[in-house]
Amino acid sequence: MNETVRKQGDDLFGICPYVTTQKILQGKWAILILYQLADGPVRFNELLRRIEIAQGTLSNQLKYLEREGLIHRRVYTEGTLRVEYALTPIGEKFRTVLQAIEVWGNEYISYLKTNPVQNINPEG
Amino acid sequence: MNETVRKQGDDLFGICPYVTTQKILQGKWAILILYQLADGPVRFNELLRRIEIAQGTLSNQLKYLEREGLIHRRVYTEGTLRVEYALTPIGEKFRTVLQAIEVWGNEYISYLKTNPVQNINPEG
DNA sequence: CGGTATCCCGGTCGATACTG
DNA sequence: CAGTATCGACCGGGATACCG
Repeated sequence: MNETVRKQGDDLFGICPYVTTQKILQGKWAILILYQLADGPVRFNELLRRIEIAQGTLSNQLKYLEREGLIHRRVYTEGTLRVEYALTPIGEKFRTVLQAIEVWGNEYISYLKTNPVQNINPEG
Repeated sequence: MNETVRKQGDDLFGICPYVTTQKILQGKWAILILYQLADGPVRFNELLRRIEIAQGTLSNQLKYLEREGLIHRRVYTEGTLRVEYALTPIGEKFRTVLQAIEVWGNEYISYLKTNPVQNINPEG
């Protein structure tokens, strides 16, 4: 890869894999939503139940992820209205990252237990 | 009035690997900084050169990552002042995630070339 | 060289209310 | 059920200036 990152990262979107991925994961809920969809389609209110998140925020994140091509939205109109979100092919490929995150995250959680985060309170 | 304000999802930090990792990666520059350190220690101004980032922002991110235990800071006082940042053991383990991100990021970049992002105008 | 301190802006997120 | 609309708080991050 290029060693010199030139500008505010944004111009490297679509060029540098790290900057590009960072942009996708920037939202507070992106990882969690993608993880929830990793095992199959999930409906809007089901996501709302599983993740503690404001409705508007969820709606925004879903629209964003859909626009970026990672998830897609399918509406079923038979009977009661039903909307399901699922991973797209490129979204499914993201599972590799999710798995790496899960593994490292658990290692880090173990690490935290033996290495408590340093106190922030300013002791005199 | 020193009530601890817990934001949504914070209660899963240290429990859910996804929430935990998300918190670490939240900063705009975290992934890029960790990537820069993946091949060995780097000095402050060298980071500043490689990533175009405001000095204060870099300083903050480095302090944050240090506090979270992913990187450590070593000061050399012989001759001119020199400060090197490097991955800690738990930080080194993060390379797995970085590799997954690189692979997926490149796949996603390829995807973008054949599937231009629909720039839905922000309903302005 | 390797930082702090400060100010300010814009975006994100959350709460609430409303809609088809 | 599955959203939209609106508003406001918070804070990350950029610019700039200064410090040891």
